[in-house]
Amino acid sequence: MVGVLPDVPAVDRILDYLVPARWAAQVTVGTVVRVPLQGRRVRGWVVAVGTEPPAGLPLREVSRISGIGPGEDLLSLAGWAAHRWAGRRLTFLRAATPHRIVSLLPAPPRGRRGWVPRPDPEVEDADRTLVEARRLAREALTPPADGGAPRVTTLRWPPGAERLPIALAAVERGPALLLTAAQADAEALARGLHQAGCWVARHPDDWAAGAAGATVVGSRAAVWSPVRELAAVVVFDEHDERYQDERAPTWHARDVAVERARRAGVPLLLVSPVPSLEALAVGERRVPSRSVERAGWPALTVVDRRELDPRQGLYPAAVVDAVRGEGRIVVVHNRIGRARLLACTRCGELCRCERCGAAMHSGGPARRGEASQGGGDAGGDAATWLRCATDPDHRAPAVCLGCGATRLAVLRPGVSRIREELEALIGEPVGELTAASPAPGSGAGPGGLDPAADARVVVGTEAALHRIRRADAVVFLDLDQGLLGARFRAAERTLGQLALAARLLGGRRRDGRLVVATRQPTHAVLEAVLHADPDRWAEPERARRALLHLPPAAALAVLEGPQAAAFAAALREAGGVDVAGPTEDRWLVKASDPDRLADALASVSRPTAGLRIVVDPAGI
DNA sequence: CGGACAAGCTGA
DNA sequence: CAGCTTGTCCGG
Repeated sequence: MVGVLPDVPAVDRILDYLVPARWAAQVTVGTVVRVPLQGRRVRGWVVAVGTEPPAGLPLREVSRISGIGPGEDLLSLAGWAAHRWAGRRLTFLRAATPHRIVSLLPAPPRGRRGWVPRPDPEVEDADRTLVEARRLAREALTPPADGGAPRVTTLRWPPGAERLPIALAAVERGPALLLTAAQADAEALARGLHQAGCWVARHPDDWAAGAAGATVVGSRAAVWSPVRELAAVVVFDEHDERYQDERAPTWHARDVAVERARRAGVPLLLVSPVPSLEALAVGERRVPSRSVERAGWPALTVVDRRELDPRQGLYPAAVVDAVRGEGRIVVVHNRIGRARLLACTRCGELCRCERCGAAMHSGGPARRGEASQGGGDAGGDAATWLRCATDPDHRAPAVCLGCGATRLAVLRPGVSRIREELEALIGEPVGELTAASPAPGSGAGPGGLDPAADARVVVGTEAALHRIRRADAVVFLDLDQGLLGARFRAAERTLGQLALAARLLGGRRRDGRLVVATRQPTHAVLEAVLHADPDRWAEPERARRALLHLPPAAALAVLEGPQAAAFAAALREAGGVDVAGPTEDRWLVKASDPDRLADALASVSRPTAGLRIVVDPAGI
């Protein structure tokens, strides 16, 4: 008999089934099976093998063995993550399961292994940066001499510096798990490792290779990839927000990596040009030499907007100079906060409230008794409902009133106007790139050609920084809101954007120009970039977070939905955490650390629907 | 989730 | 009171 967790969110418990004798050898913990459930056949995972059937209960047989699934280690890690982020095991088991059925594991390709042998130490490297990368990474990944637990290291590594030597140092130890924030970075890393003779699996396509002993490279979800005989874990750009899932459970791949490495007893390296306070709290801090770090950041020009003629508006002389300069130019116009205007992509009609005529914008979760429809948390309300700007109770489905189309786009009048103004200023076409622009390779054009992104000068939101790989100048027209935003991570996020811009520009030697206009020219974030010294931000920020009891000095969760009030009350009753609210129908739960928070959230019985728990919320 | 079943509403 | 909708329960 085996215990099976069916892939049905509402079930979320282990059911017992018999395994026909002819299949018994194929079934282990983690095996993907199909089982009969209420007259249908559903997918499920074997989570226990060889348990004794309870007497008197007529058991049914497993219908089919589908294939190889996550091993016992990942199954157990999924249980840990479900507790940590107050979610379902199912979410994580799905992430740890191959997209296509895997029945057989491949053999290593001829001449390749998941790891590469340590190169000849006699080979002298001309580039000091490469030597330092290798030395720092090797030291961090070497087990401690006293035989204690393997280290967790937070390695600060500048944005313009090569990262392949760090990956190679990890792969020297054996099959490694290498995470990047963007899929494009994973591709580049995989190519580099392949050229170095390493057996590389790209997640999720090469799931089976990882299970067979290849080094696995991928973004967020790859932290759930199997890696046979895992020897080291590296998280590149660990500060990047893309490591966290926006939808509940809001798990963070960096935190999963920390736990996975701990359980596997392997070293973990958290790499970032601007390490998060979370990484600094969990890992031993290592930094490169001043000269290497300085060489890895571009020169920064800060334009003090307070001293400008107001008629110059967004285009002071230094900005105009940068935009008129040679080469590829990216102009970033940050809009902070939720977009105000929506328009139909088909007929262009603005979305207005039928009752009061005000603008409608995408609204949060349903209010007023909408919760009974279907129940559960499967359908994203935010995407399908609009809310009136003046009266939050005026709601409407996300459908165009003009033509009935359901594809709505966020209007970005700011970026379009700036594009026109820049064209007038420099006398050549300027491209426009926002999150709403068609993605490269999404069928918009042959060979991923993107007319907007291919213009020499491009204006856009933060999305532009993610789309473009190389630039000669990056100009932030107004960093004020980014530095002084209401959310407690606003400045941290802006520092991440500057690091990303710095990567497009390359190191100091490439002579790229990073220009920011602001009314806060001495802000710690700008000091950090100016001096290529992220501690100038991290130190005061750590003190501020400790003082205000914000992460990583505390752990937060937000409760939402019709059942949130009852849950918050029960949580207050149980004690051990602070429960504040409601503010706008949301409660804020605060605990001293993530474990206490998770324990408290799990100690209260949870309604099956109508409650959303967001652990480590990004938008507070 | 989706089927089973009970309780409630409606119309002849 | 059949025939239908809506709500609640539960899964091996």
